[in-house]
This record gives sequence, C-alpha cells and structure tokens, in this order.
Amino acid sequence: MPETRIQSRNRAAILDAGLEIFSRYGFRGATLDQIAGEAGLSKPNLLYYFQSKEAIHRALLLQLMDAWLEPLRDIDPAGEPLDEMLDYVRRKLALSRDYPRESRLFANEILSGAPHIDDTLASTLRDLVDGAAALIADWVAEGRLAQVDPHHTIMSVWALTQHYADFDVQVRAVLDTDDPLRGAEAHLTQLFDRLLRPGA
Amino acid sequence: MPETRIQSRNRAAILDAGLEIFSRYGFRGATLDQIAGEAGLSKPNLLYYFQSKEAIHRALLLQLMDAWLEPLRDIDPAGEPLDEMLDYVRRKLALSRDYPRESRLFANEILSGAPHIDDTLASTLRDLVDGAAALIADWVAEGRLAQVDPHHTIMSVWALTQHYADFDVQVRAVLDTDDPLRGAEAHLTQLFDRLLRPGA
DNA sequence: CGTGCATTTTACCGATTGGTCAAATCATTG
DNA sequence: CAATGATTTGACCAATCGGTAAAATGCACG
Repeated sequence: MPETRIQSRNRAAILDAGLEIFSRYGFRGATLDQIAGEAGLSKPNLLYYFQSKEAIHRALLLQLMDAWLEPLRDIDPAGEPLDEMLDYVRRKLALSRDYPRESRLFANEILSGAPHIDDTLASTLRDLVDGAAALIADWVAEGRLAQVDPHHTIMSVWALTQHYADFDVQVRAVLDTDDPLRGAEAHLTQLFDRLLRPGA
Repeated sequence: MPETRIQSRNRAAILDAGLEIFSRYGFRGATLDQIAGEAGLSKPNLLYYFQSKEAIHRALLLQLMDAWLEPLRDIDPAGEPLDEMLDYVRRKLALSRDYPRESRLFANEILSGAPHIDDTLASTLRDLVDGAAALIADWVAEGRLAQVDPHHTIMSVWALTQHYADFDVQVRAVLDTDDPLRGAEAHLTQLFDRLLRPGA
C-alpha cells in the first residue's frame, strides 16, 4: 500500500516540526507536546505516525547525515586542487545557510555526546573523511596544495561553516548585519585560499 | 555574615555539578535530580543554596562570560600584531582545552537562541569585540597585518577554537587520536599565520 | 446508502518535572 | 551543657513528561 496524500503531508509536517524543536532544545529538552503543537496535530496523532519521540529524532538524524556529507563526496580528484577545495568550502557554507536547523540538530547531537549515532554511521563518516584526507595528502605531496594537515583542514572547514549556522544568534549580535553569510563567504574563501594556495 | 566553609564547599559542588549536566543536556534537558545526584546532595538541599534551577544556570553563565572574554582583553595594542594575534589564538584554544564544559555550556545557550543572556551581557560582548576589531583594523591599515575583515577574523578564532571543545566526540572519531588538541595548536597557528601575516 | 479502513480525539496512565514545607539534625557559641 | 541558628531530610504538590486505549470521526468505494 503506497503512502496516501494525507500520510505524506502529516509525516512531513511532523518531521519539520521535530526539526524545529529538536534543533533548538536538543533531544531531552524537546517535548512531544511542543512538536505536536508546531505540527498542528494532537500528541496521540503524532504517535500514530511515529512510534516514539526517539523515532522522530532518528528519522531526522538519518536523512541529515546523508545530505551533510554530500559536499565532501563531491570533491573531484581530477579537478584543480585549490578550486576543488574552495568549492567545497562554498558548498558546505551553502548548506549552513540553507539548512541551519539541520546544522543545529547535528550540533546538539554531538554536544550531548552523540548518543543516537551508532557505529555504522560513525564509521561511514570516518571512511569518507579518511578518503578525502588521503586525496588532500596526495595534492600536498604533488605540490598542488600548500603543506597542511589534511584531517585538521577538513575539521576547520566544518568548524567555520557550521559556526555561521549554529551560532547564528552570536554572529548577528557581534556582526550587526542582516546577512552575515554574505561577508562570510568572502572571508572564508580568503582564509582557505591563503591556507591552501601552494607557495610560489 | 561571611560564607562558611560548608557553604562555599556545597555551592562549589553544585556549580560544578550544574556545569557538568547543563553542558551536556542544555538548560531544558538538565534536571535538578541529575544535578543533585552529581553534587552528592538531595534536591531540596540544592534549593537551599540556589533559589531555582535557573539561578544555578545564571550563576554559571555569568562566571563563564567573564573568563571567556579574557583572552580578547589581553591583546596588547602595543605588541607586535602578528604575535599578539597568534597568542590570542593559543590562549583561546587553551581555554577550550582546559574548560571544555564551559565551552559546551556556552554553545548550548547560543544554540537555543541565548534566552538567558540579557542585553547587558550582549552589549558588553559587542563592545569588547568592536574594540578588538578596531585594533585589528588599525593594524591592517598600517600594513602590519594582511588585509582581512576584523570581525570575521575574530569569529573565525572563536569558531575554530571552540570547535575542538564542543565537538570533542566528533573530533576524536575523525582524527583517531588521544590528544586532538596537540595537533590543533600547530594547525591553527599555521592557519592564522598564513591568513594574517602581511604580504612581502 | 453502508461497510470497512484510515485517521483523529478524548480520556487517561504511571513516572518525572521543578519546587515547597515542616520537621529533624547538625554545628557553633555562650 | 544548653540554646540558637545553619543545614539537611522526607513527604509531598501541581504540572508536565512520554505514551496508551478505545471510542469517535472521516473517507473511499461497492
């Protein structure tokens, strides 16, 4: 039996509401009543579509991880190293701009010790990072990127791009601008260009 | 009436326990029972020393903000610009290394929209940042630092140093090392050196 | 129409939440 | 020692937590 219109609509509404609430208060801080209210449904109706609070959270985390790692997968080994890296930074920043709630959901999960991320997910993450790090190491060895630690470089991209989404409130308070992401792209491009551009 | 030995001991134990729990679960996710258990006191005994759950949280946030901004205050306008900036990065990273719970507490507060940080605190923060940014701008104008956006540069220091504390689990999973902070200092020094060192 | 299934609601459950209160205990000082 | 204030505890509260059961409703289709 395929999913009916009403099913997909409500499931989507619940996931969207869950994203809103979980990303703001974390798993433990979020309540089903809040999520139900945000979704415009009653609490028992929520639990008609998802077996438990954790099931909603798990579904969100799963669909997140895939999208989150996509920019890393899109680095082209055959491309021009510096361009590939700068494009990677821009793609990751775009993700932070377009999906700040997903970013905060992930941040909350990590902050609380990643209790809902199992070993499979963790090793997938590590394999992907190790692959990209190996690629960067090759580029460095060929002299097509400046000398850097590949793993720390990837971590830096994550730290900086994610910061603009996760610390939105802080960024706005300190920068006093309506669109902090605009200046961010120029700044981050400059930063990683100077870090990675091979010496003359 | 001065604070007795037993008072200061229990107050300290409560604040330490609160830091542990709040930093892991956020304000809403933390419970007084958890904090009481961690502090080795009964829940009513907690509330003998602090009026409410929020009072504990507020006390923690207050003592945190001061320590957190100290490295920024310690930048010496009379010093050598690049050295001052790199020292600032190292001081901030040391804070992340030595006080990861404070860092996570702050991150949790910002993630949930900073509901407990009032206007006074926010403007203090902004004034300090604006002051440091003005100093950096001067140094850039004098040609003693490379062309950068001062505000975004400060934000980058925060993002990178804080990341190593807040995302400890992720950092360890990806880097596979016991002491991720060791490599971090070398990497961040290199990164900010290349970003800020004035061109030849 | 009416039958059957999907959907929603009302009422409720035991456990836990932040917090209170008065009684009990402890420690200090005269 | 006695007394006095500081500290701690157990019992308890209303509200809220995640979740359940069953009845009520909506809806598609013969």
